[in-house]
Parts: sequence; structure tokens; C-alpha cells
Amino acid sequence: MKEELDTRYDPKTFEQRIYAKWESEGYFTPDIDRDRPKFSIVIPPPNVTGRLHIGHALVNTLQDIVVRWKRMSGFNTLWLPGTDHAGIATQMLVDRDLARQGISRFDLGREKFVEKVWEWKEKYGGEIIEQLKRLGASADWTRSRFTLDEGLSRAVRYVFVKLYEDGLIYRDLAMVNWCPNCRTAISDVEVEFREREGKLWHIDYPVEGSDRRLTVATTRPETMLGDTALAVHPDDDRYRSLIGRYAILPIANRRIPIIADSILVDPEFGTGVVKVTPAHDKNDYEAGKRNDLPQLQVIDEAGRMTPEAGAEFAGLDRFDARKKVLEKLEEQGFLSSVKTYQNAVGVHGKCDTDVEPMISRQWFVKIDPLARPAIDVVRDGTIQIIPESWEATYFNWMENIHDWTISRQLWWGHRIPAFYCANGHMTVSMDDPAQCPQCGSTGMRQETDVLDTWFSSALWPFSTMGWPDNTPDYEIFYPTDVLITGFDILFFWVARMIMMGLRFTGRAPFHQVFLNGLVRDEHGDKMSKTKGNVIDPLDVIEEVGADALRFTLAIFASGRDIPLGKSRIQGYSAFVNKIWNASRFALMHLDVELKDAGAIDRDNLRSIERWILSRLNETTKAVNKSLSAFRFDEASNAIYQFFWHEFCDWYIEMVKPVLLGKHGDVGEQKKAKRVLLEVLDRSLRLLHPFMPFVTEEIWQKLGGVEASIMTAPYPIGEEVLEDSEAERMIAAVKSIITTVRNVRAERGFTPKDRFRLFISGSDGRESNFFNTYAYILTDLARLSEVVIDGQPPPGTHQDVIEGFHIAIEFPERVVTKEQLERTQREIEKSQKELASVEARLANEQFVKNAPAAVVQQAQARLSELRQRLEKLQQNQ
RNA sequence: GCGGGCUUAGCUCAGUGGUAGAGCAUCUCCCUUACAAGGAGGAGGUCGGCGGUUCGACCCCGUCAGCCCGCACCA
Repeated sequence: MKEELDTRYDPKTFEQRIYAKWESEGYFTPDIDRDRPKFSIVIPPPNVTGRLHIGHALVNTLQDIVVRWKRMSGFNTLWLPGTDHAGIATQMLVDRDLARQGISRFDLGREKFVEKVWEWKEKYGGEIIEQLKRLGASADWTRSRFTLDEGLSRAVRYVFVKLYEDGLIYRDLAMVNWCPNCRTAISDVEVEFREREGKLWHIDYPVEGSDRRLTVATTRPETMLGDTALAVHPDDDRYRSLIGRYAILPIANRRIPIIADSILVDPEFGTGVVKVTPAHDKNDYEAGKRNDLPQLQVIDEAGRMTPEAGAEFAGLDRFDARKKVLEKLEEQGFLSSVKTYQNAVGVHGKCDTDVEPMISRQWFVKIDPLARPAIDVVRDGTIQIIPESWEATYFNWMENIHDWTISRQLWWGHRIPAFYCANGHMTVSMDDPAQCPQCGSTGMRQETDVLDTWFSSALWPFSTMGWPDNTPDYEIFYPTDVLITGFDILFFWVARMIMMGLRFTGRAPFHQVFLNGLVRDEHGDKMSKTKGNVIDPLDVIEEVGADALRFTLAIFASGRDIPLGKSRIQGYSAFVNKIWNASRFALMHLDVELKDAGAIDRDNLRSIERWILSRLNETTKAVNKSLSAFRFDEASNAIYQFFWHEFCDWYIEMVKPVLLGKHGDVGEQKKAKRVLLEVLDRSLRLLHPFMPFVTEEIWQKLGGVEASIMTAPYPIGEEVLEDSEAERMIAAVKSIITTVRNVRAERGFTPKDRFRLFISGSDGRESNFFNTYAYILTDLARLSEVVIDGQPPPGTHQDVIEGFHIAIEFPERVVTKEQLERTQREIEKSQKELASVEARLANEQFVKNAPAAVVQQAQARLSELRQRLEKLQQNQ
């Protein structure tokens, strides 16, 4: 064997060394091989400005688990990584950087500014990649892509031009969501609704030529300056007579018509009168179009009032204008009441600024023709969404989808490939036109808008593989197999990839989508800086290593939200420590390397070896099955239970006498060592996707054929390893040992006190078995002697365990009150169960209808309970 | 309003039509030569309420309640 493991588990001493080795050996890079089955997955590209947070840690851990599992399972595996240019986020960041130097991006101009952003990207953009490496991500960094790369930009342009030529991209004047802070249009999904305690103001509008006043309610009084009508319901008797007349807009003193609109107005709601501001409200915009109303823009792109709002308001911020409008209304007696009001305000998710509905000329994707096929592939199972409940959400959104606003008034991004000539002709093309194809004039100016970042992300699964060219990567690895990402970007990203993938490659970009939950704190609260409950994965890696972090994330990852606390991670780092120490113990006794160990002689193994191999095999099957279903929690839990509570707690303890030379001969020891090596090897391989570093560090000492555990095969279930008889008998041994320990403690004895144990097998083979393993019982239950099939003397403590009669002989009869009560409770419990089993068996319906196995089981339980009760009562 | 989810031990969560499990916390004992980041043992639950289906329901169905998340609306 190679050198032994350090006494202490210290991940800092090897994690980075191991990662560097993997990377330099090229283990993350798949072959260009058309014959081997492939497995491919693309990373949800983190923002290039990003710093690894716990959400990244989760989604990338889960991907890495799947990727390492598939790679070890023999698939030619590609995990394609990269970063996203993140238009708004990055532009904001560099903007802030410049502001610190007292420069505005407008001082620099577009070209210089974009240069600055690239400089920034080159300097800091690799940070998150390095952090992903600390996590152990086995992505193929040689294929790393960036959404603004030349190749991806070409794909973006190709898609834009094609969609335009197909009539699926158009430019139009429309009401869009506008962020006055970022000064750009944003799409519907970028608007987040925040519940807010607001106010509802009631404003009186005098009716022209009458004393009558119409009261309207509004949450945004400043928009009244842009009112161009009042609307009532045509069937509302209260106001029918006023339709067609005019109202006087307070403050502005403008005449506005009173119109009827059955769609806009709900007569049951509020006063039944609605102010109509076509330029600053989505519903009013529609109503304005229906009723041919003028659109009066009173708020500009920076959120300030325009001259149209009146000289005294022009230039005021919209919120200052609100105050001033209210003051004036109050002064002039038009404000009739104010109520507090709970409502949801649309804000821009990126900067939390209230979104301003604004009429502007933007580019849109006509979404219906793209959405329909994308609905079909999920409906017919071509794409499976996991957990399945998300499918309803997907359909709900896709079936009510609106055209996608794709233009952004930013500088950082893919500039829209539309060109305008002096005569107003527009050209959209793959190559920059030197002159106008329509009138031949030169001096073409390119559209200044850039595309929504998600437009390029939508192409990610194929643009990263060289599409639209038919490259070997595209040919071999597209479509990908699985997408693992957060549910929060189902609409932003997943749905759009499906739409674009189907449209442009004719195939679904992946077959399964696993949506992971949100990482929350240990009480289920959202992590936030203000609450101070944020866990920084890089801190955790520093403190306890990447393996403990990964394992903790995995064991909670069932698809729902993950409650994560530092103490939990601590808890699972104890498991890593356990693995380290158990391996250390094994290595002290192992003397043959894996590659020289030869096959296990299965026909000549003892029951305990057959038992541990059978348990390991069961675990192996469970892990593979759970991983196939993305049940990372089940998979990691199965290994945890096996390794700690079967392998460490029982098997190692059971073979110690043999390993230490206290029991058995050299041949027996040799076989035990062979199995110990086998179990350790398979366990490490089974664990590797979850804990890549520590498993590699230990596995290197085992002297395997492969240079790395990464390239060793993943264990799969093998029927020959199953052994139900060994499992039954070892389960009995464990149970008997536990009972002895239990009774010893109950009677107030210490582990130093040793007793005689009597066991009766029901046949010769069983008796033989107990004879063979008496030394284990003696050792683990701390007995003085084990008597098989002997007659226990009177006064012994008797019980029936797994069908075997046992009796423990105590040196004196110590009966405490506590112990008597406990025995009594035990008896009552058994009596209760006995009564219930008896009742069940007495029920003809049960015996007739229940499966035979269930009836049989009940009968067996009945006789065991009867025997056990008899024995227990004797103990009193 | 539409859709989805949750309610199981003190906490956080698994769970199967055959009478309930884990981790952490807690209590008792033990520094046994891999590991005190450990070992052994214990206590702790009428599985949110009420109905129904079934021989049998924590599980399936209905209903009520509470909580959470999307989407839509919000004059």
C-alpha cells in the first residue's frame, strides 16, 4: 500500500491540489467520439459579474453530481460551462465603478464605455469560474463560452435575422414596462410585484356646465395630469346621462370627455368612474385606442414630469410631482378622501425601481408561433419537467404568454442588426450593409438598442456548440440530456430555450429539466443581507471543505426549498471526517493494492462478509435509482446510512477481532481484508460524485488500476452479491447484541460487567451459525460466554429476538423501580399490538382479501408476540 | 380570481395502502488502541380538523382551516 492517511482530516491540504491535477490531466474534457453513448449538459451561465453565492453552489453541485455519476457510468460526458454578459447588471456595475472616479458613461460615449466593460470583464470576469472550481465542478473549461463571444454573437444575429425575415420579429410603438432608473424597456417577466401599503386618493372632477362632480379613485394622482377622459360603464344608470359630456380636469383645467367603456369600467368597483391616462397605464392605453383618445405623455424616460404636465410640474420627479399635485388638489378642494390601500406595485427586479408604463418604439418577438410547439413537447413528454408539479405552472404561463419585448436601451449587449438610411429605410441583415438596399444611399446607421440578455441565453444549448455551423460538438452533444436550474428562471430562460431550440434546431434542447428549490436558512426564511442569515459558500469551503458543503446541499435536495444552516453543514462535515477515519483504519490493515487484489472468492466467504457485500449492493442499487430520478436526498442518505451505520458501526467492529489477529486464521484474515478493501473501494466510488475531493484523496491510497477515481467505473447492482440469508442472520446478531446492551443499561450494569448469554437456534444450521459467531457476540455485547442451545438457569432475563430465544444471566437480580416500569410498558405495548393482530386475524374479510404474504406476516407476528410476552412476563 | 405546494418527534424534513423514520437538539453511560467531529443506550408523535372509499388510511377521494409560492387583477 501507499503511505497512510494523515491523522487529521484537513481538506485544505488536498482539495486544490487534486482539482489542479484533474484539470491538467484533461479529465473534464470528453472525446470527440460518435460511437460511445454521450451525456451532455450545459451550465446555467452565471452572470460574468457574479460572485459565487449559495444558489450557485447548489445548482452546480447538483450538476456536478449528475455529471460525475454519468462520466463514471461510462458516458462520454460533456458539461459545458460559461458566463452570461448580463446586460443591465454589468452595465450598472461598470457605471458605478466609473462614478467613483467621477465619470459618467455619457462622458465616455458608447464606444469607449463598451471598451471599459470589456476591460472590466477581462480583469474580473473569471472570478466566478475560479470559485466554481473550488466547489469541485468538473466542467470542461476548455469549451467555456461567453454570451458575447464572437461565435455566440453570430448565432444571435442569425436568429434575429431569421425571425425577422419570418415575420416573427417586429418593431412597433407600444406600451411597455419602462424602468426610469435603468432608462430602458424591460419585458413582462422582469417586472416583479411587491405588496405595498399605499394610499388611495379620491379626486373630484367637476362636470362641465353642472354642479355635479365625479369622484375617481387613484393610487397615482400625478398621472391625472395626463388624463384625457373619464370613463363610466354604459349601463350604469348613475352616470348614463353624463356620457358624451365633459369634465374639467382639476389643476390643469382641461376639458376631457366623459366616455362609456364596458371593458375598462366595472360599475361594482369603487365609484364606478375611472380616470383614463392612455400614456401611463396599460388598461387606459387599450381604452384610449378603443375610444380614439389622445395620448398625453406627462412623464419622461427618467421618471420626471414633461412640459405637457404643465409648467409648474415640468422637470419634477414623478414622486415629487405626486406630492405637489396632492397639495394643489387639497388647496383647491378637489381631494375628497384618502384611504390606506394595500396594493401590488410593479418594480424592476434588478433595481427595485417602480416600473413606469410607457409608450415607446420597441422590438418584439411574436411569441404565439413559438409557444405552441413548446407547449406540445412538454405535453407529449418529449421534455419532462421535474418535479412534475412545475408543468402546470409552465402551461399556465405559456398559454397566456404575451409578445416578448426584446429591445433594451443599453450599451452593453448584442446590438440589434437593423440599419437605417437617411431616407428612413430599414435593413435587417447578417452583414453590416454599406448602403441602403432600397435607395442606395450610404451612411447607414445601426439601431442603437441592444437585445435582452435572455435572447442570447435562449440559444445557449446550441450556440455554445458552434451552431449554426454543423460542428462535431453540435453533432455529438446536441441536444443535451438534462437541464438543472432554479425554478425562478423557468420563464426567463427554460421556456425560451425550448422555444428557440425547437424553432432553430428542430429538436428539444434537452429531455429533462430538474428545477431545484431555493436555499433558505435553517428556519425556512429567505437568506438576505439585512437578516444577516446569508451563508457564503466560499467561507464554508474554507472552514469545512467543499465536500461537506456539497454533501449537505445534496442531502436536502429533493426538489423543494432547502433549509440550510451552518450547524447542518457542521453535522455533515462530521460524516466526511468519519469517512476519513474509517478509511484510515482500513488502510492500517490493508496490505494488498486493488490492482493486485484479484477477484473475491464469493463461494468461500463468511456470513458477515456476504452480509456487508449484500448491504452495499442494496445501497448501490438505491443510489443509482435515486440519481436517475434526481432524488439527491435519497441517494446521499442511502450512502450515509450504509457507510456510517452499517459499515462503520457494525462491519468494522465485527471484523476487528479477525483483523487484529484475535480470532481466526491467516486465511480468514486475508478474506476479510479482501472484502474490507472491496467495500471501501466501492463505497468511495459510490460517494465520489457527492464528495469528489476526499474520495479521490483516499482512493489514491488504494492502488487501483485507474489513475483517478474520476475515471473508475461507477458501481452498479450485481445480483450475485445479494444474500438474504446472510442478511437475516446478521440482522438477528445485531438485534441480539442491541438487546443485551439495552438490558444491561436498564439494569444499571456497566460495559465492564460481563454475563452469560443463552441462545437457541431453531435448527442445526442456525445453532452452527451462532457457534461460529459467538466470538462477535461476546466482543460486541461484552459477554463472558455464549451458550448455544443450553438450558438457561432460572431467574435469567428472557426474550425472543427475530424468532430466537435468548436468555441473559445476571450475577444478581437487580430490579429497580424504573426497570420494572419499563418492563411493564414493554409488556403493555406488546399486549396492545397482540390484541390488534388477533383482531385482524379474526376478521374474515382481512383473511379473505389481504394478500397472502400480509396474512402470513401477521400470523408470524402473532406467534412471536405470544412467545415474547410469555418470556417478558417471566422477567417481572 | 386561477394554478401549484405545504401541514408527520422540540427544530428541519423523508416516507410506503398492512399500524411511523432520519438528521440535529435533548437525557444517561463510556476517553474501548480509526474517529470525543466518537461509541452505546434512552425519552419524545392520537402523521392539521372532519367526513368518505377500503378487511385495513399517515398514504387514495371530498371538505374545512392555517401557511407558502407563482400568475392575473388592483380606478
